Amino acid sequence: MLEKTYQPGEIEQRIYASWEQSGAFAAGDDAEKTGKDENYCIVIPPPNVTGSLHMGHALNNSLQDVLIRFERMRGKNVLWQAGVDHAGIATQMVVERQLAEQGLPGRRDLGREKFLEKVWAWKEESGGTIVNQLRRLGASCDWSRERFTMDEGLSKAVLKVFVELYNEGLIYKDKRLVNWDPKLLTAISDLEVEPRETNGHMWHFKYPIDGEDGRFIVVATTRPETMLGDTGVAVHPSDERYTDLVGKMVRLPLADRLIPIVADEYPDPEQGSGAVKMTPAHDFNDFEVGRRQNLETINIFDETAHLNENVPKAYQGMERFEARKKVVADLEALGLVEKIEEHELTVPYGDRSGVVIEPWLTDQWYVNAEVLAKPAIEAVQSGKTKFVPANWDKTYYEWMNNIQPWCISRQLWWGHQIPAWYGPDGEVFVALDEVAAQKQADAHYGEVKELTRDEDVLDTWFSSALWPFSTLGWPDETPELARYYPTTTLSTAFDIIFFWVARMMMMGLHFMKEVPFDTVYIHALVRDEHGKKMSKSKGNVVDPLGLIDDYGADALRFTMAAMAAPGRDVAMSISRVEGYRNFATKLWNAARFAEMNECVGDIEVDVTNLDLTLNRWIVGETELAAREVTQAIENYRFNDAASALYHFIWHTYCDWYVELSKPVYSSGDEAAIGETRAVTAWVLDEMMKLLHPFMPFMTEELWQRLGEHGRKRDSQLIKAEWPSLEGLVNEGANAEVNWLIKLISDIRSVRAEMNVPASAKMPLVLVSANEQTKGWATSYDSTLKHMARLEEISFAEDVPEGAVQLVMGEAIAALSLKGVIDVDAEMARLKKELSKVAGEIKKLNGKLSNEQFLSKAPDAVIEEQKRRLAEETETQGQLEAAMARMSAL
RNA sequence: GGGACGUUAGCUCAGCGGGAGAGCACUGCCUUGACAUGGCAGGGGUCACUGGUUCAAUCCCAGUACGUCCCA
Repeated sequence: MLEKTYQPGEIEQRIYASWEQSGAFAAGDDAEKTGKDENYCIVIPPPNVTGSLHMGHALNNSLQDVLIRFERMRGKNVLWQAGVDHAGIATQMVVERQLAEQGLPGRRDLGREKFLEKVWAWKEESGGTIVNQLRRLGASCDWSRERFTMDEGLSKAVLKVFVELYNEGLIYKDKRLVNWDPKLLTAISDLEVEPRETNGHMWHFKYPIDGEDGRFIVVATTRPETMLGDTGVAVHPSDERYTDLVGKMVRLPLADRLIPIVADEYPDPEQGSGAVKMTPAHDFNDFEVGRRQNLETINIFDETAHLNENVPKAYQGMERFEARKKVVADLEALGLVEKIEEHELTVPYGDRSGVVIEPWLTDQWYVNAEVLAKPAIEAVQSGKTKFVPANWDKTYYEWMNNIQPWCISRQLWWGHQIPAWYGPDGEVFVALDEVAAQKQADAHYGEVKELTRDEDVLDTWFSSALWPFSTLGWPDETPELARYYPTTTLSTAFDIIFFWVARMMMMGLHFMKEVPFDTVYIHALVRDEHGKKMSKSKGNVVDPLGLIDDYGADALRFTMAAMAAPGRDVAMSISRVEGYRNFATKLWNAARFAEMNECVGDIEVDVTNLDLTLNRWIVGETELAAREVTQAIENYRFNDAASALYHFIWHTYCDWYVELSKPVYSSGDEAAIGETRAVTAWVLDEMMKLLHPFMPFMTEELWQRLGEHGRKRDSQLIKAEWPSLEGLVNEGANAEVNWLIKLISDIRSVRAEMNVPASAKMPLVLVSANEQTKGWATSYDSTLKHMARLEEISFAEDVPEGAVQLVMGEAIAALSLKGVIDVDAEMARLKKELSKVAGEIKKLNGKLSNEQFLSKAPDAVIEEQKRRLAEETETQGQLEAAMARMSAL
């Protein structure tokens, strides 16, 4: 016997273990069984090894698991490729912080080798956290194939890609400005920079013109400290205010250097004074101008953003913001500050370190992304890869068309060390390993010279860009690679389109000559219940694991699916999770009802050939629900699938089918009881299959528990065949049951409105009913009595006095409420209904008497309007008659 | 500055050319042998605004207002 409520905590772990034990997640398992040869593959967006499960993971992995379980049940050859990302900076920071907390020597004291040992040790110990959290969510990844971006195979792929791109000239070394993180002491990519709106100042400085005493040119800046590195002042060539100054020199205050005034298109004459100071070593725009105008580049910062030896002694060694204060103060003292304005500006911060990023001139490795982007753009244009929702392709094009060189080197230790070796003269040798590099060097130098390896490692996204093929075995030609590449679907958030999707497209097309996936499904961002972004500082972060503890993984998953409407963010509210937990309980209890009524066990039933209308109706409804759910999942309409399931299970099956079937069990009609038991069990089984991708734990548990009583299950539910139902919809049965439902609902409404106590039973008289209606009323006699709380049902040609009259098509359902009835209230009720009907009739008549409508609207629409008009007119007549009788009282 | 998206019930959101929907919240009644994590009934909306297209507009188009996000 099932317990009264579903207890997820006890069950989830056991069920998950049983799936792992049976090998249900293993790639290709089902295809061997079914003989089908259609592949379906998703590579998981590898979570950071340092990570723990947050709402974004919960959403994305719930949806992926829905797809995977669905396709697995459909018998496809399914692989959900699992794995974890090494997350260069994040992981190195975690371990460094730990060393500091434990009072151990820092990274640099420890040395590279020892430090990396520590990181690996940490990874072995804590790196599996998120993977186990994914298990709690119910994710059915093939864990036997779990990969790590730093494991041997993937590292081999990384080296090969680097060497090949280098040899093709698509990877090169360059001295450029990078986004330098002065806390983490590494370059970071544009994407890792987080621009923040900040209230700052605009300082206007007067720079003296050399040789023209008392004449100044005014420049404005938001970063006064950089003036120590100024190597020019630029004005627009068309700016007549400065025409005579172009070519002259400015004596740079404080630094006491002469710098030229140049004409360049960059300055905007409308902005400020129209003259701009140029610091090519510390500003991206100035760098470009500097290149064009042959300005000097003077680097004034060291790697920690302290002023270096290129500035006057007084400033050397100062921290950048201290230096700013001193520069302003010193210029003020010289009377060279014209004005200071409040100014809102965007300041770049490192998304990992949280400190202000410094544009800094360094040698770094770059990928020529522009070349790789071309085929990647074409692949989306030609539809080889589709975005869902489709409008995300605009975001993709936008970025791809303006793509910048991708800086791939990072001044870290944790990651794939760049396979580049340098000779004593700085000559570079790029090779798969040191031996090969040495060979190249020997050939180059004609003698053996000692090489030193590049210290830097690659951006983490460099290795994750290879994920769709490196995890399948590339560069080896494995059966998995042949079978599953290109993968089918990639599911991710929009903010990762640039970081990851675009780069996978580029690398996939370059090395595999095919797109990495057919479809990119972009899911929404999970926000709090008021649509605000979740953040630790706001304190509105919801922990998915807490929700799993409180409501069960199934409730959380169903919530995620129900809220995953395409193109919208997800407002996460706990009351929704609670609601779907209640939904799970509802189904659990429906199963409990089935169990109590022996609707389980050794029953075979041919659902295409049933006697009871009720049963013919529900199997038809099941078919419709199955179709709706199937189509919705196929189209990534997870919310539609969820609401179809919710509505069918709760409002169709529980509210009506189960309730309408109760009188059957007490009817004594063994044949009817037998059929109803069988159909109840059958529908329950179909519902569990349809719901399984969304609520895998509870449905699996029910599947097994209900299977204990009779006919053994052929398999676990996870491996059951997805319903494909046809030919079960029966219009006649639908008409009959819909009539029954309407009659019961109408009677209940009237009872509630008239304040008839639930315990009071009353007689029902069906007036001027036709033979069909009479037949229905007779066959559902006990059902009607039970569900509408009726005493007796009879037929008559006249409406009894003092009765409430309900219009049921051609007939009037009259409820005798002698003494109870409030004539005025009843008249008001009828009047209200009549005016509603009259309004409808007016609208329909208006349409149907419109020549334009009749000539231009499609026939089906016209027919529909005519049918509705006839229906409403009949109701109108009935209501008018009812009112006439009432007013005669 | 460039781009994307949104505005529908108190809240969170579906729907998107021909009858305004869901969940939660709210109101009333009900412990009826599956379920009070429940049942039954109910109230609640000029579908942001202004024009246009159409026989027909919440839905398509244009503009306005407000809001959110991305890129510079």
